Amino acid sequence: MTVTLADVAARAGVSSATVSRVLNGNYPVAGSTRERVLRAVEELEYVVNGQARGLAAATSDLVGVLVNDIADPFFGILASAAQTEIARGPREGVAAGGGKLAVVCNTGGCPEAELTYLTLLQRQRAAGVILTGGTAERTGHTRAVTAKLARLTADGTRVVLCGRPPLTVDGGATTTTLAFDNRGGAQRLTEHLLSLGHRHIGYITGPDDRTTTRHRLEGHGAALTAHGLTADAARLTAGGDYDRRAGYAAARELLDRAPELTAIVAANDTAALGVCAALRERGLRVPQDVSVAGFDDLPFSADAAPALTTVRLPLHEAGAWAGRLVMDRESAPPGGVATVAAELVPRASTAAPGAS
Amino acid sequence: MTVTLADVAARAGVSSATVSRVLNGNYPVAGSTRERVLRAVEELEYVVNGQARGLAAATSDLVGVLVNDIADPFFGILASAAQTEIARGPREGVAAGGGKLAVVCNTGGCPEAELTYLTLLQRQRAAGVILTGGTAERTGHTRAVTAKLARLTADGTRVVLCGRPPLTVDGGATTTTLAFDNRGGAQRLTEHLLSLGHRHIGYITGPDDRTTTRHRLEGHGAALTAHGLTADAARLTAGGDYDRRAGYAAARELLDRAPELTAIVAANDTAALGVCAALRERGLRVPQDVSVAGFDDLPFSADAAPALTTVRLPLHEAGAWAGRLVMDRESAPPGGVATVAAELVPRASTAAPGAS
DNA sequence: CTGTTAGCGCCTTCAC
DNA sequence: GTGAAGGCGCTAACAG
Repeated sequence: MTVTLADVAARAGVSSATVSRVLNGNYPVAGSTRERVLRAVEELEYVVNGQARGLAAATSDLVGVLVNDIADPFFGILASAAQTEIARGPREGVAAGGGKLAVVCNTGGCPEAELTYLTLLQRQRAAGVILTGGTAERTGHTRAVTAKLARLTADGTRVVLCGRPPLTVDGGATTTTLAFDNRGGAQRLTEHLLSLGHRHIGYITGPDDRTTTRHRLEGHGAALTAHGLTADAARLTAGGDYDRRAGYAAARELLDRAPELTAIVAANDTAALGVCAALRERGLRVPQDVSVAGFDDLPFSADAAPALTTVRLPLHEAGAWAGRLVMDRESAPPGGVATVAAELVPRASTAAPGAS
Repeated sequence: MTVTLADVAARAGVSSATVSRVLNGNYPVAGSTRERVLRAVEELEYVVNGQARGLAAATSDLVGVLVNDIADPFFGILASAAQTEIARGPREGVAAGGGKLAVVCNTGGCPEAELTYLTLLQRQRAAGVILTGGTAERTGHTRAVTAKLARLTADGTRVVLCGRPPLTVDGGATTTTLAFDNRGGAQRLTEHLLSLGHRHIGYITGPDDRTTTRHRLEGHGAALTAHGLTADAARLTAGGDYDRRAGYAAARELLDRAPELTAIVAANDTAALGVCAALRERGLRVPQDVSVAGFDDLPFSADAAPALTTVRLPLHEAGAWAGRLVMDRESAPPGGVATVAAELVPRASTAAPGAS
């Protein structure tokens, strides 16, 4: 039924080893035989069996890319950029077939799913794995992931972290990591609001136990502390999530609890949109009555009405970088860890309080 | 280095065949031996080699999901839903390990990339493939894809189309397809505008040669024709793409070319946001001065200001359905083809022309 | 430059 | 119920 190397070899009148050499091109083969082999491949529509090749050569064409939410453009952009680099391969373009197959796995932010996918990838002896976005901060889970990644690394799988803090595998070795400056970005954002004159600033967090959530909240807190505004912080903070509905619900809660607030910072842009919706519903204008800010600078943020003040993370660049790192096309940053800068992007959704 | 079946067998004091049987559970094994084997697996942290298993059993843990743009929530939602079903497996949950690994491949809407990924998947002897979204309408490409899919099917790979028209493989056989009613949805949308009293309706298309683009445009045209409004159609149509920038640019072009228009329909929601931006920039209010409508009903559309009138496609449901179909957990619809309904969702961005 | 010979790690008949 | 043996399709020494 299926055409094998041997079939091609028979048709070309050579040994299967020769066919293999032609196909992999890492061994000298006479021009004429090469021609004949390629012709046979054409005629038979032969396609290598990746599993057999992988088994024999102890390699794999797969690279895993784990994301928390594939429907969220934050991860979409990251994954898209990484995949392009992975498909590009060592040199040539996708068409050349030199690249690998990026497997985008959607964990849904669920720690168990994260581990399960890692095991699935381990089974396939994946060439590499990129873990993107924040991860759950539970000792059990962290330990399990660390162990799994150590195992993968030991088995030759390249591991890259992108958008989460570095993980120290036992012995002090560190996984290659592109950390995002969530803390610094959040701090600058809140400072921006403080400098505009806001003193009652609400904050809507991301999901619990997530590194990203914690870091952004810490940055916010640091800015407040620097201005001696910690007292009220807890009352002005509402638990949320990274989606619009959560932003909407948390904003309503915050408005009920602290009607005096003049600004709301959301853990990301998507939630910020929900905040805007809640404000509109209450007849509050942005930014005249309440300023709103997000985080990430996703494409739609510039187009929101009013345009959203946010913190820009160079997601495309970071994803591409992670892709090159996992493909070993670029050497790891010194110490294995690089921090991706987060840049404040002031737009129309923030203004001085009471400004009309 | 790596632990193999033989290692487990040795440790458990049984043959490798027995270990295999325990692991696959499709063969009677004594309770006590089973226990011993499982313990050995635990202690050795054994993980099956998917490649070897696949080679020996002529199966695969991979299912491909091709998308045009992974950074676009349209595909993100589709892929996410499909992946969940695929990971779920025949019965159990992801954790049970019964499911397969969904490989989300980003073609970027590029026909060559589509073929390349299909070949890559073919190499891995993928268990199934889901092709989502519109595809390029060029005879060469259609033929190539048809041939490739026929080949995959012949090799036992399950193929499902989701969001694109059915493909007739030679002999009249048809690939399992979930087609979206783009034409009908677009028609109802434009009829909605017509019934509000609009007579000068601009249209911004998606990328050229894409089935989705053509169908939506045809639906729009059909509605106009029914009202005898075809004359001006060409002048009121601008070429675009499925992103915001394209919507923005095309809207500006349209406004210059036909200042009399009172409504603009964009090929999808994302482009519609760009349209809104262009209108705001020109000091035109939505919907008082110009009505705007999109397509897809992506999550952010309900939250836009004003909330976007659009056509809802049940993306999550469709993706999940495709996932179950590719996993053979549900039988194909009669004739192999089902049409997913598109429902008009009137919101605040459309109103009667001149309404204040 | 090319053919021959072993496996890679697992599943699967076939005997026991 | 369990073991032994052969082979899945390919690559990688090893000879020539």
